[in-house]
Amino acid sequence: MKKTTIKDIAKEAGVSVGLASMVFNGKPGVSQKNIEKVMAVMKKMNYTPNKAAAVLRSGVKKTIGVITPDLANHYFSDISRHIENIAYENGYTVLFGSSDERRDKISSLIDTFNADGIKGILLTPCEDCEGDIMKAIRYGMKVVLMNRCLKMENENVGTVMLDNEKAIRTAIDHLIENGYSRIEMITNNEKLSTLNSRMDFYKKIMEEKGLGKYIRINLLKDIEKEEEVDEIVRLAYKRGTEAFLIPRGYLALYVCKSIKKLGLRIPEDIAIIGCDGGQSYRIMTPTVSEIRQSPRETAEESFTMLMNMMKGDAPGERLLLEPSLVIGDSTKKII
Amino acid sequence: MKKTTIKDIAKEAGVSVGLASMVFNGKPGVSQKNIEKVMAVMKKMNYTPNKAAAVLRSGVKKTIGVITPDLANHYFSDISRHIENIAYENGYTVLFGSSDERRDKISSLIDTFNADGIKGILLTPCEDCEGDIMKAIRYGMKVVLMNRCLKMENENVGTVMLDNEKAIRTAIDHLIENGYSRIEMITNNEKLSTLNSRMDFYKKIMEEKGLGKYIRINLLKDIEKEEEVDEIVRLAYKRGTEAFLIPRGYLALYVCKSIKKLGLRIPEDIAIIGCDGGQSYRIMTPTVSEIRQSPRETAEESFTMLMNMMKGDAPGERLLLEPSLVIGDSTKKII
DNA sequence: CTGAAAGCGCTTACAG
DNA sequence: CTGAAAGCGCTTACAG
Repeated sequence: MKKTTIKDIAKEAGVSVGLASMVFNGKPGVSQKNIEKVMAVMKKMNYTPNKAAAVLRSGVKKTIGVITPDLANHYFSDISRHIENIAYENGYTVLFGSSDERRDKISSLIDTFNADGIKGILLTPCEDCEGDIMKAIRYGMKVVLMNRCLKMENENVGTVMLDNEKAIRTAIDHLIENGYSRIEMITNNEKLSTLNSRMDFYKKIMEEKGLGKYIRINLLKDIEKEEEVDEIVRLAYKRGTEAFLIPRGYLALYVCKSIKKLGLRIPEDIAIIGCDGGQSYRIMTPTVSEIRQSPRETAEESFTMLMNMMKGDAPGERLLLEPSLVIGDSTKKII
Repeated sequence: MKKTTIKDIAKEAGVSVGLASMVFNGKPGVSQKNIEKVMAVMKKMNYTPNKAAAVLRSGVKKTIGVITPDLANHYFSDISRHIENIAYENGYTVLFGSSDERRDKISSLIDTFNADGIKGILLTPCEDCEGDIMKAIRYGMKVVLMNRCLKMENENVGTVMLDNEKAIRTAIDHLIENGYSRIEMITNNEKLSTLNSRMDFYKKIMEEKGLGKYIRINLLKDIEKEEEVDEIVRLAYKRGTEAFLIPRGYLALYVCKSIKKLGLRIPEDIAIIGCDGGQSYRIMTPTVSEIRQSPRETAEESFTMLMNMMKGDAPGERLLLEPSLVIGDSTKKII
């Protein structure tokens, strides 16, 4: 079966191909009579414009690229799903890619997207990938950074991330309110902007609250080593630590496991508050309290900002999202 | 910045554009010298071919569509991630879409994919979507069904799914071996091919083992209602049930919660074996045993089958995957 | 083994 | 408000 082209439609409708094209694309300045005529023929012949040709000619593609560290990670698949929803609603298709926190993957994904004619990207950057973002800019792309920021200023780059200061403050306030003051942090030493700023704010806010003497950040070297977590928990309990603030989602799960393994109770012996654990926190016993950056909000705000940058030519902004506190049993007040 | 084109590469390398094109596409009959020359220039100028132009001219698009019920579901995001990996390795890009188990979404996703010129789809079907698959076939697409089958025979449709009989047999054997024989099933009443066949095999195999008198399938009406699960567990325990076989991944998590809520122990009071829980089963206390359909294998086999159908013109096959048993603490032998 | 040229199906200035 | 024509960047016969 030969494919129907715009020529066939134009001939059948008795108009020029240019006119037909304008009708498909809803351009202004076409008489109502012609619109109807063309649309009727289009429907009758079951015609769908060849996108490849349109893209090639116009250079405009209603497709965006999304890069997260890992599509299989529940937090990022959550965001991805929301992006998918919004994009389809707006007539956009989405290309997803995972970076595994590696610059080379981000770089090659940007090349792939570029070859595909993509002009807008939503991306969770990894460490030191400023140069790769600049490459995207050179390709003429607009970029919105999700969840993490980068040390760069460019009007073609926007950022949508959590207000980390407010997030950490909310967590500490909540703990103090429920009677915990000897609050330590457990994290690993990936050099992510989010982690760094959360560590800084933890220190700052603990000082502010007059809890400076309890400040302690337990740095995990190898996240895979259960024994390392066990050891940190054991020593912390011994020195009288009352609560752990854990700025990495899955890490809180491991800490829970270690606490239970040591025969200790949550929160009676040690309380826990994590970040962005979602469903996984809710199925734990006890359920885990958390500070949350809404995946839906992240997706919506990022997409909207990207659209404004691509279509309205707005400069990229820096948007801080409000954290939300989800209270579980792991930080219950002990009477 | 003006985009680099094949012309620039050809000029820089001192060859014709046709020759350059042949090099990019690995066509035979180009001298080694020229291959190297062109590749070097290509790398130097950081060139990526414009896909829209290639697609337009050749009519061949290296993009496939993937439809799962929900990208945010950990099992499907796992599969999606593996598909992403394999596809990129093979020079394919992937468009993802979620169906929410709804026919209309599958149907409109197929239309979207069609307008994008996609000729191959990997899809986890929902109930009664045979007609939508047929539409895809009419568009000239090849389809591989993942995880679930459909009541249809068509050479353009392949299926990659778990060997459910073997899976259920493995689960029951494992339970019996560890001393559990009063085995009941808990599931919900979605009309999915997978669930139906798992229920049938549960009955069949229990009979085979001479355990027919213990057969009981507890059907959940509303998965959201915790009380319903609580009640099922309570009654089952009362009547002496020793183990639950749960053919839906997340459901096992709820059952665990109910068991704990009733003050019972796993597996001492009631053992549990689930399906495809992955990470979520591993962070539970106790860890949950499971029967698993490998997401990686599913992704690889589906992709390979689709490629064979699209390129080699092979007919769609029906491939049954081997289940694997992951032993956790929830089915430990009680001494 | 290599090069010059046609053309894929659109969109978009441009002229009327 | 409408039509004829150029050209987006490739791939692919075709001639040499």
